[in-house]
Amino acid sequence: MPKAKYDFIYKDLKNKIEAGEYGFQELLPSENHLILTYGCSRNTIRRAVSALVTDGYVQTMQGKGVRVIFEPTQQTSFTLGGIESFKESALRNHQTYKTKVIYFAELTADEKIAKKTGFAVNSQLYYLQRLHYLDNRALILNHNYFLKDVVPFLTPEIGENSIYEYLENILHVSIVTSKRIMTIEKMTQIDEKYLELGDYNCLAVVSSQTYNSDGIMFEYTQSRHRPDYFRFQDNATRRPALH
Amino acid sequence: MPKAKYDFIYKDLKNKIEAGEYGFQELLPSENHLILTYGCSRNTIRRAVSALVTDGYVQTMQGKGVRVIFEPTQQTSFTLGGIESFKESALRNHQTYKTKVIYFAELTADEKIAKKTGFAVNSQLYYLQRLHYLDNRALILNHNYFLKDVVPFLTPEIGENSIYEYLENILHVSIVTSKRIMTIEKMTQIDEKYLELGDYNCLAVVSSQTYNSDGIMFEYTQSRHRPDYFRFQDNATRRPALH
DNA sequence: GCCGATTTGTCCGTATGTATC
DNA sequence: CGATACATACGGACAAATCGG
Repeated sequence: MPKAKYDFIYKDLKNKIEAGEYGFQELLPSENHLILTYGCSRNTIRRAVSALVTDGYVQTMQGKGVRVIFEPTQQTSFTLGGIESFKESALRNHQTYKTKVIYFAELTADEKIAKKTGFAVNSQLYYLQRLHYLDNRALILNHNYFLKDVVPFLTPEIGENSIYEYLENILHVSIVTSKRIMTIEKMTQIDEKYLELGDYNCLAVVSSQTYNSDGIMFEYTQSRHRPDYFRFQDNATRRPALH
Repeated sequence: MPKAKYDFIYKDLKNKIEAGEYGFQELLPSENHLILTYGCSRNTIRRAVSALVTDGYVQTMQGKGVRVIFEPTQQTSFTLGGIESFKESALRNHQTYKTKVIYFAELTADEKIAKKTGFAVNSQLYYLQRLHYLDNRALILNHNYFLKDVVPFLTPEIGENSIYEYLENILHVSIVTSKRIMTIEKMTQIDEKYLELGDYNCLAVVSSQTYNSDGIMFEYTQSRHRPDYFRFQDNATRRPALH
């Protein structure tokens, strides 16, 4: 399915690692070997391996080889970094999901909103509050701001489904970059009203700015997560991760 | 200082973006132009630009150019993702820091510890509890586990300074990959004793496994952060980020 | 709408350096 | 020391997307 060769090889190696064909702490076949296996150039192999490195699947060692550092048992599902919609991650984990729009409005960004979201003052925006349910539990309360120029004709009905599907399939807006900041905040009255927080008095807040393929920021979202279901995974590589 | 050409170009472009020489929403010079500027091959330019993409500084657009999406005003300091020691980030932000070792022990991993940390059962470990102060406020309580095989002769004195400096400069252990998971947990009695949590009843917990250049996991750390000072930044790129 | 110029994306082959064994 | 393995760099070819005439 992937048309790019390096992407095919990347996915193929990834599958084999996940299946245990290349086990934890083992070495991958050498580059020269992989070149013969896949019938491609060295650059293409290196690109595929490089992607595995940034995913935290393997680690390259000059002069030695490429070591698998992926443990199938350690892996948990849910947010793995990368950009993924709520619907996508729910489906991937075989959970039932539902989204409810609890507020829908059109507004013009004033100073305060501009500063908070990063949109220019006087930008025309849609503002939604959406509640995300997983297996019938209200887990996430989203405050979404969308730039009308890029996302026209937004409705509560679209909000109930997946806005990302609307963007990609109908508007053909492709999402490229997302800058996120995670913090912890005290709960507000709105949080308390809609999320079952138990005896927690704070929650995880993920603020994100999303850019389309023209490099235009068209979305600002603040995601407020029920703390006991919040989990964020991340792989960091020191300095030159081959880039 | 950087000996690799692509790294020099990467840093040079990055500096110019941060200085505003290439402003927000502007396009970088085309690849062909940069080739002439830096006197190198196209691959080398593309590698440098690729690194800027993963850093969230620019976004490439096929047929159009490379757009700068870095806003100097929006940038805040502190954790930017990547691996950085407490001392490094404190220094970078011109803050005073101090580390206090409140517990130091050697132990052998039992079933429970093995499961929690990811070390093998019967691994010989050092276990430290360390308290990190920034500007005289206790912000982070760390539970560190180090594999003795890789980190021998660890002492409380070294723990008071930077363990990472000891690793890199004395033992010549280079840190390559770190897998992190962020969650929110209720505070414990130990947290309450050492961190000033105000009226928060929970805190940010970052659990990380760190690998050395041989692909051996030698550190498991659980970092417990005072919530009002916790902040984690991240850039996500959808699918092929050039990899 | 077509065409050519520009710009980024993919892929190949080769040469040389550095680290490991 | 030689063989092996990854790292860096160069050059060239063609594809795909964009833009202007």
